[in-house]
Order: sequence, then structure tokens, then C-alpha cells
Amino acid sequence: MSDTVPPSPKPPRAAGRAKPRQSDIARAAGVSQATVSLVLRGAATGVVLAPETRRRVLRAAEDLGYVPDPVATRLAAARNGMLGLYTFSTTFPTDVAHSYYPVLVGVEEEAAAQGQDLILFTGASRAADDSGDAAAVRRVRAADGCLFFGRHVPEDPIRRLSEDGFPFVYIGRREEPGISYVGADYVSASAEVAARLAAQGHRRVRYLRENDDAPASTDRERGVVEGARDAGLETAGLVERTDGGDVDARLARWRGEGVTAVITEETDTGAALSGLTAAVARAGLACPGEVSLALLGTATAAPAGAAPALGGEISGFDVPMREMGRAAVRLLLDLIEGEAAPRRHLLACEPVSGATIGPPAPAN
Amino acid sequence: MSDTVPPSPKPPRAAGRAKPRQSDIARAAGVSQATVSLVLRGAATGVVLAPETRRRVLRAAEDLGYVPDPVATRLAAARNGMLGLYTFSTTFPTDVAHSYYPVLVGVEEEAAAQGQDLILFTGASRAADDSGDAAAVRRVRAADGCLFFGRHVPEDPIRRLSEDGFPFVYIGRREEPGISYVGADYVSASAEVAARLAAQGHRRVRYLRENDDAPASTDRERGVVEGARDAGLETAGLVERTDGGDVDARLARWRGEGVTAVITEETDTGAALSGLTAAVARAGLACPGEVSLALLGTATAAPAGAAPALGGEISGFDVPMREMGRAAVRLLLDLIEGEAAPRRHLLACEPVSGATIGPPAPAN
DNA sequence: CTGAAAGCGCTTACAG
DNA sequence: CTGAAAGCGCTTACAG
Repeated sequence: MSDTVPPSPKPPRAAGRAKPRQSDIARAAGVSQATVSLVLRGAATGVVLAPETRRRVLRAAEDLGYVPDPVATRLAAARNGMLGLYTFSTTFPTDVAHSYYPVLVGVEEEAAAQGQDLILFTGASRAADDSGDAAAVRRVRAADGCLFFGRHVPEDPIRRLSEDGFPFVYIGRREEPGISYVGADYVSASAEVAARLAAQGHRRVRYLRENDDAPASTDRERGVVEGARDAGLETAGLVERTDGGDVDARLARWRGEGVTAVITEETDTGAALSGLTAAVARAGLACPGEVSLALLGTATAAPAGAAPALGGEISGFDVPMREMGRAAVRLLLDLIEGEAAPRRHLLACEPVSGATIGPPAPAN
Repeated sequence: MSDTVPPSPKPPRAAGRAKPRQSDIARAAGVSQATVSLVLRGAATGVVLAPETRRRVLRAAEDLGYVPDPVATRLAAARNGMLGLYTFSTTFPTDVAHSYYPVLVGVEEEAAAQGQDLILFTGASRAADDSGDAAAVRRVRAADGCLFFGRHVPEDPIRRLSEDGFPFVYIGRREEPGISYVGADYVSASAEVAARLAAQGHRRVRYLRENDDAPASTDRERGVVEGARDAGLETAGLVERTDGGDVDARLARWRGEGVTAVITEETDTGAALSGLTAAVARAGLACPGEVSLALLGTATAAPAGAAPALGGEISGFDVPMREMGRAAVRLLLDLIEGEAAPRRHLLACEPVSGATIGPPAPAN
């Protein structure tokens, strides 16, 4: 609860000369602090100051190196020109780092373009229980609005923000009504992958998804199933779930069942993908010679132990993470400015032809 | 100056139910607001409350669903619990992204561990001239302290911060006196690489550095030269500079001169490295069979066009970027708390044996 | 042990 | 056009 503020007991005032405040400027310019505020906020409130006063104040502010305190600015019920970015992750940042990064790049680019700074709220890896998260999530109020990112989300704290009218946008589709998000159109993209396999002549296919429910996974499964049905693939036994550790046995079984292609998905842990590629490598199977592989999502930098044995880029589609980041920033700003009702965007994914899809191996 | 605060005129006040504040609890529990604060902050200040009072207050807080306002908490604490991170780059973030990222991970980890949030100051890619930077750099005062990162640094704005006693730490060594930094010990690590080549039997070596002065490059050159001298390598003509575009001709010349190994450096642009590996690939030279290669610095994810034709990891050393990020955060907090004078740290680099150093090719 | 007061740095009516 | 005042929600001496 009170963990918002770090433990250090000292009323720590920065060493050296104190940061200049509006009152310092006021003294230097011979006006009141309120006048300084008016000058500095510009014509925001429609107030017009005497040019001479204005000049004196700006001069003094410049001389003193004044910068408004974002926290005080926020408290006084105004904007501080900062957008929050809060990441929920299942594990510590390092593991998820790579899936997180492209989004961050997009967010940063667009924020810079819009003249906003970014507050990275840290410690999302903390407690799993909602109670611990509550205080953590609440910190985001220090910003004008916030972007949330990650497969799993503590519902309560978020609902609370929503009720309070705090502007925020998810990066990734969300089920909850009334929440704005920018996501990827996994359904269409996944269906297209199934269709691509069918076009190559495959009939019996498996979709190995992670044993972990998140909107992205739900959408992918739906896309694969619908796409398979529409393209004439067999749908019985199509979908299986894994934690990544038991893929060798499955792969053997599938081979026995006459499966000629396997689709899997990319998530923040990368468990399904790395489990599958490792199993294929251990089984000594040529890809796509003996089995075709497809990936739903962008393959992030190969995890430490993953077998990169596949002869090239994995076939599937790319998630436009950077563009999602950019779009989310734009939407958030619209929300903050009160110029938009909650909105959902689904961005199209770019197909990746890759090197791992080929015609099915002749039955042996 | 006032560009810190965006134009939107509306004073957006959250809709929805009013949030309970300490004064609401006070009323409900029949105590003063200050007492509520004391109870809620726990024994932080060593104050002991009557158990009964304490109970009543906690009860009321619970009933009302009280959660402290992080913004107000920070304002009152005279610190905002935010550390700045400002990146200077020569080009747009995307290009530099990969060298930037490991540092960011370290910074974020440690910030989280210390209960600090991070303000990412964007738009560092802006103007090249110092005047434009001045205003941009000044923004960092919004945080309690700031981390700076990047090969090039606008001196004036920084000096200003320093004079004002604003706490900041560089990531990377700096020449300027009185400035704190956490850097890598490039001199020792580079010397060790030279010694390693000598140990393999090389005598005539070239060091291809980027045509761009920065402390990191200066240190590497110094390390290579000193290491070469101490290890008995020829030092005449050892160092050459490049922008990355003319390496083919150089490589041919070096071959003619009997050079058997080339050292290069990694920078944010990666120009020297990618120029060199591309030239080696085009010349059809086996590595390390016909020429040994060493890299000073961590090879970041291969730039788009770079030839990854080398048979494996490049020999050289790893820059402990993540640990540098962590150490920088710790040092910055010490500075903010006034518990440390300016300090310099140089972290050791880990040798990478890699696959690109071998004995010199027999003369032909 | 608890209350009353001042203050963190800013914004915003409201008077002159 | 500008000053004086109140307030954002909290913390922290300082008195009782």
C-alpha cells in the first residue's frame, strides 16, 4: 500500500543547489508565482500577459534552468506531457525482453514525434497476486495516460483505473468491454497460414499452442481452426496444447498419424516454438522435406537453448509490433485529449513466406 | 521552455466515483488526517500509535477502499521516485537500438529493484547543434536524477546540470572532470585481445577503428597499441581509420603487406565491423584459416546487410552492458541521496574466445 | 499518543 | 493585466 514510495527515510533533498521552482523565477522577475505559472503555461488558459512581464519571466526561467516538476504538475490536476508504459510479464524482463523491445521502439518513436516523454513503470514482475499489483498499477497515474502491455493482466486494478476515467490503451486485444486497445489481427493471419499449408497439398496438420490462455492465443487458435475448415484441412485433433517439454513424444505420434505439417505460436516465453524446433532437430527430420513448420507470430531472437537448426526463416507471419506501439501512442493521446471514445484497432500481419513450408512428404 | 507541457487546454478531471482520501478516513475514524497518514505509513517514522486508534483507522481505510495517491505521495516526499534516462545518438533510435537495449534492460532491472520508475527522455535524435539540445537536456530535471548514454554528448547543457548540482551519471567513460560514470575497461580488454593474437603467433596486425572520436574508441586504440607493444606485435601502421565503405581495398593491401589478423571495433553504427566482415566475405577469405578477426566490443544483432559469413561467434570480448546499467542506477541513487561524491567505475570485460582467431596462415 | 500547521510545486478561479 | 488565495493529497516536524 505505502510501497509506492521507496523506503529511504531521509527527507532527501538533492545535493547541490536546489532545483529552481516557479517561486524562484517569481522572485528573480519581480512578479508573483501565479504569474510565472501563467506565463509558462503559455496561452493555454487564454490569459494574456503584458509582453514585458512575459519576457522577464521567460528570461528568468531560462537563466535558472527551470523545468516544471511533473509530479506537482499532475497533482494540480493538469497534464505533464508524459505517457506511461507498464508491462505485465510472466517472468523477469530478460526472458521477455525480445518480444517487448520492438513495441517499445514503436512507442518511443511515436512519443518522440508527439513531443511526449515516457515513464517506464518498473517492477511489473513483482507479485502475482492482484493485491500487490494494485498499488503498483496505481502508480501509472503519475502520467497523463498509460499504455499496458503483456499477455496477462491483473483485472481489478485495471477496472479501477477505468472507472476513474484514467485514459489507457492496451497493446494487444482485450476481451473486457469499454477498453481501448491496439492489437494484431491474429485470426485472419492465422487462417491464412492454414490456407497456405492446404495450398501446398497438406491435409493432416497439427496446431501446437501454448497451454496458457491469452487473447492472442485464443485468436490464433480460432484463426487456425476456421482457416483449416475453410481450406479443407482435417480439423479433428487439430489443436494440441503444450508447455514445451513434451514435444518429442508428440512429434513421434504425429508422424505415426500421418501428420505432414505443424503450426505453432510465438509467445513471450517462446516455449512452444523452442520445444518444437528442438524436437524436430532431435528427431533428425528435414524441414520442410519431411515436415513443414509454420509459426504464428514473429520469431524473436532465438532463445538461448533453441535449436536454430531450421534452414532459414520460419514461415508464418510477422506481427507489426512497432506499428502497434506507434498506433497505441496515437490512440492514447486522442483519449487524453478527450477526442475519442474507447476504440479498438486490429492491425494486419504481414505474411512471411520463409523456408519451412513445402509440399507434404510422400507417404512412406 | 514551456514546450514541456502540451497544448491541450482542457483540465481533464477524471469522471466516476470520487476516490477516498485520507481526510475521508479521518472523518470516518474520528481522528485527524495527519494521524491517518501516520497509521498508514506504518512505523516508517518510528511513531507509535494507540492500538485502538490504529485499528479504527485501518478499518475505515479498508471499508472505503483507500489507496494512496502516488502523485501526492511523491510530491510530499520531495522526491518523485523517478530516474531519467537520456540517450544521445548519432542516428535514429532504430539503428542504434540494439546497442542501446542491453543497457536499458540493466537499468530497468536495477531501477525496479530499487523501487524507482524511469523517465525515458525521447527525441534525443533531434538537432545536432548544442542550442537545440540545451532545452532538451534540461528536461531531465523533471526526474530526481538522470542517466546519460551515448557516444556523443552536448557538453554545454551537461556542464550546466553539473554546476547546478543536479545528480547524473554517464554510462560510458567521460573525460570531463567531476563527472560520475560507469564504463567498461576497454584499455585492458583491448590489450588482452592484442596479446591473444600475439600468443597465436601473429606479428603483423591491423586495427581498423571507426573514424569517430569517443572515449570508448580512444580507450580501445590505446589498449590495442599498448597491448601490441607489450606482446611484441609490430606497431608501425597498426591503426587505421574507416567509415566502413572502403574496406575491400584496404584488405587487399594488408594481404599484400603480410598482415595476418585484423582487429576492429563495435560502435553504435557498426560501420567498421560490417564493412570488414563484408570485405572478408567478398574477398573469399577463410576465417580464421586465411585471416584472423577480432572484435573489440559485443557484436550486436547483425545489422541488416552485414555478412554473417564468419563461421561462428567473433573472437574478442563482451562489454558488460547490462551490469553497467545496473551499476549506474546504484551510483545515481547514491548521488541523489547525497551519500557519494562523484565516482568513476570501470567494469571488466569478459573475453570471448569465439571462432575467428587462429594461428597465422603460412606465408605464400 | 494525537492534532494543528506548514509545506511539497504546481494550477486555477477570483479579485482587484 | 497581475496578485493573493485556495487547493490537488499527502508527509513531516512541532506542539500539546
